Amino acid sequence: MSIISNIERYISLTEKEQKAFETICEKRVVEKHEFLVEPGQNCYCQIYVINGALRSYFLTPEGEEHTIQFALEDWFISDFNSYITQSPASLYVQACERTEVIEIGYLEVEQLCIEYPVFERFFRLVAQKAFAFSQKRALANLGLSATERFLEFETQYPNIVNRYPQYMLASYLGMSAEFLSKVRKKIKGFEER
Amino acid sequence: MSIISNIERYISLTEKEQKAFETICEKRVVEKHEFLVEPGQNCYCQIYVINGALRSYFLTPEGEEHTIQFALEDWFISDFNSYITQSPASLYVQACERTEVIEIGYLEVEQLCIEYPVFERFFRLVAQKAFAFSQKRALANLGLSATERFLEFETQYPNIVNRYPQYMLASYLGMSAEFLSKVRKKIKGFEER
DNA sequence: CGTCTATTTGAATGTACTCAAAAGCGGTGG
DNA sequence: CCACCGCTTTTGAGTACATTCAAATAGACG
Repeated sequence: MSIISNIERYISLTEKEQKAFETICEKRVVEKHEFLVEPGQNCYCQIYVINGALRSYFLTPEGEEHTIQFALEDWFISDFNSYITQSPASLYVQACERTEVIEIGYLEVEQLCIEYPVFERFFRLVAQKAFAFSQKRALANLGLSATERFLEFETQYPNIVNRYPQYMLASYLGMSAEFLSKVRKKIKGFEER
Repeated sequence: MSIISNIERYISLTEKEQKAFETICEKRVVEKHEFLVEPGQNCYCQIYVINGALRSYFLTPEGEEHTIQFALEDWFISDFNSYITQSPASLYVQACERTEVIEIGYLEVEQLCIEYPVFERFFRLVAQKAFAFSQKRALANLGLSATERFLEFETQYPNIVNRYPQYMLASYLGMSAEFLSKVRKKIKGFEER
């Protein structure tokens, strides 16, 4: 699915508006393990995944990774706090496979919104949806055990579970990689009866 | 601070736009313990706090409360997922003190955004900020111990800690009320040396 | 095939929870 | 104004869940 038809799930665009949007899109390919954003760095853009797999995470002072978000085909990802406040990033955005992306710069978006207010609407709807989603995640993680969190996540995002290494899933779900291994073993035991 | 001057921290409004916004504001007073939103109910609006204290929470099947958000003066609160998808709420929004609020209906907002696109921009910026905030919260809760979560929260929102009962703070921070009591006792012990 | 990274497994430890009981506090009515 | 009742907080003991560390195994990639 193209980024334009993705946008048109929220709003409809004239020919001219489509063209205007396309001019601010920067297509790019990143190899596995490569970074699109690094802490402190000046990459103020949102990233749209055409195909491949990205994730965002941060490092604690002790060196532990904490995954914030996964992004497969047709998802947006970035250090959003850094993006909207236009300040240095605190997250990494990293390719977990070879990935084709579109980068959309902050200044370009703001300019586009001024020229074509229809995009103001689009980015409002996207931000609202993202917020609702983020609240839902926070909610899902409160009051569930590690096993329940994993089961919930697996049924909602089976393709993510299959595509990312387990230690990343563990760091997203808020448990150690070792423990997730034990959780999955226990689940498998139940299924086999 | 009035709701209009609050809005004008993001965008500037003409006299006419201010009037238009004011016509969709519904002022209301709720008493302590009263609900503004209840699960399943048809109250599709965002709530702005003039003065007082609200919170949103949900109940697990086992009857445990989980606090999602606190709202003091000049904050917005609602079951946001329900608001944007226009579906029945799953959260309670409850007054923790006698509180003056302004209710802003979904349909009225959408209509206003069509007539005055400047509000499209306002609600985009608010949604983006809310999303960034929500991500920051998720991030803060990953990888911190219960004690660290409380200390972090206390330094960032001392007025919330003073104004809401402890069991609500505990249910926001993801720990039992008893354990928060023990955490605070231990912290006090350290401070007194 | 060898190296490096990721996963599995086990034992010991620790953090946070549950349950139960007591103490504190605030509001209400006599 | 005081006494009582209900709700919140505190405290302690026992328990469960999840972590850490270490070692062994499995898998991926050049």
